[in-house]
Amino acid sequence: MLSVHLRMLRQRTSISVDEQRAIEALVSEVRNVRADQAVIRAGETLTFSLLLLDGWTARTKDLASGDRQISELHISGDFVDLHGFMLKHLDHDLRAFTPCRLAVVPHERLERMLEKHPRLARIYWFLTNIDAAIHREWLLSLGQRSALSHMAHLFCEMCVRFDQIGMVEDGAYAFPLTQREVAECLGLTTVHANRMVQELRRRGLIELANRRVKILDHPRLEALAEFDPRYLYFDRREF
Amino acid sequence: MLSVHLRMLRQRTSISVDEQRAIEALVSEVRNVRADQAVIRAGETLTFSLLLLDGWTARTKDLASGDRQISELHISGDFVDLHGFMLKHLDHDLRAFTPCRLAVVPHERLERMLEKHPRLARIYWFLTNIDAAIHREWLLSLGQRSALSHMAHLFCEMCVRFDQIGMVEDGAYAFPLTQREVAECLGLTTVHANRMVQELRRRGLIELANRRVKILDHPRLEALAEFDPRYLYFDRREF
DNA sequence: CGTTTTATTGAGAGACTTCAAAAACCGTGG
DNA sequence: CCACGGTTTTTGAAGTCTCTCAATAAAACG
Repeated sequence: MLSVHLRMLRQRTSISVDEQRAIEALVSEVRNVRADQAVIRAGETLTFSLLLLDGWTARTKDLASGDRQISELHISGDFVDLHGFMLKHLDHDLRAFTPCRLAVVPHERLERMLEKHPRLARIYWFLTNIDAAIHREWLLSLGQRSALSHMAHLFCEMCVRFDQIGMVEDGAYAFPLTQREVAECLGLTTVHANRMVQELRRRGLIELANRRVKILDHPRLEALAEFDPRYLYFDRREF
Repeated sequence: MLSVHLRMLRQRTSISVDEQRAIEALVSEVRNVRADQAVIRAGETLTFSLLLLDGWTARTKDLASGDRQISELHISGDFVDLHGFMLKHLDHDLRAFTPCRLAVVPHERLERMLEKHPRLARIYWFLTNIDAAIHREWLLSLGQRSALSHMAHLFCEMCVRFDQIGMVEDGAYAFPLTQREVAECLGLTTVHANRMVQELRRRGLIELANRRVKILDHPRLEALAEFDPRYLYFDRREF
């Protein structure tokens, strides 16, 4: 059940059988949610964290006008609201963009597990730092990259992240977001996001159809995006 | 020496004398840096973390063009690169905007301290989550707020944060950033940032001069910014 | 197949940028 | 105390990226 999550961890460091058992014992139940639903709402008191087994979720924040900003996208294997473990309520909503399977991890179990496995505590702390690093890269994108470069960057990021869990085939991966949702990631209007998609197509950089992207020219796309994956900290290491 | 940091922590939760001693024992030395210097560069291997005793620093990321984005501002008492403790190198630069005094905390000491004081471990993990929460609010600002509202938001955020450490007098606090640096926070050009400053002045919302801001009309400034301080998680609680 | 959602197109408007230069401010040295 | 060079703030005008509004086409869904 946690195979993708474990694979993700094992890309970064070694996980012993003992540790693996401890992680597997965290899950109290599995919850299914439909697409376009709020999984967790800002402010809600949290007594458990969620680990995404399957599907796409995102962190979203809204303005009074209804304008929405997506601050991070999550894919299978991501421990989506580890933040809630420390914060006890979130400053943002967690929304499902596709039908999702989520593992429920009671904070109590997480606490006991971290006491027994301080090394895992560090790894999970580390993972929350990765979220912050992703946020910073998105800040750079929103503040300084052009719309086109920013969109290119998004496709690059998701590509490496999917690649990490072995879900890129021939440069292509599942991409179920609508252009409206892409626009909400990039701080653009739907109309302009659409024009940027077309421009990336016109330049022969990507194909986007049937809820799938294919990157046709990695080097040029990455150059356009000024993409440097080091902010994802994929280098293997000890904890 | 760590009085501001301890005051910050004690706003959020109780810190025992024992814990206070453990925190104070972290510091191996104090380092002084001049204004406009890089304190830590992206990629540098880190064996210590820095705690800002006095001054202003910021996290910055640059594009090849030289365009710079500031992703977070730090004030006295902030544990500025706790992230580096887990990440071992940063994805961004840490720059001093004023002359700064920084406490050096070797990772070794931090590790031993966290083993002995698991409660402090949680508090510091929590603090890195706060950084992420601030990043998310800035993402919302960059993506969805107008330049004017965004700038108003920045002044609101710094006001509450300074207030937490008792450094707001009569609605006014130290604000040593140049308009260029403000522009780098907001993803704007200096020219436009200047026009927004003037607009805030014209509306009677702020005074900005001599490296100090004074907020003249909190309610209207916060309304303009749609400022809701909950993302800073200032509510007191147990760990 | 009709209904709803998503993608696409066009035209005009506006927020923010660019370039360029002037004015004000600041620290230093005479 | 004033002169001076450098930085920061301010102003103007023209340009552009992105938005708004509005409508059509295409795809998804029951």
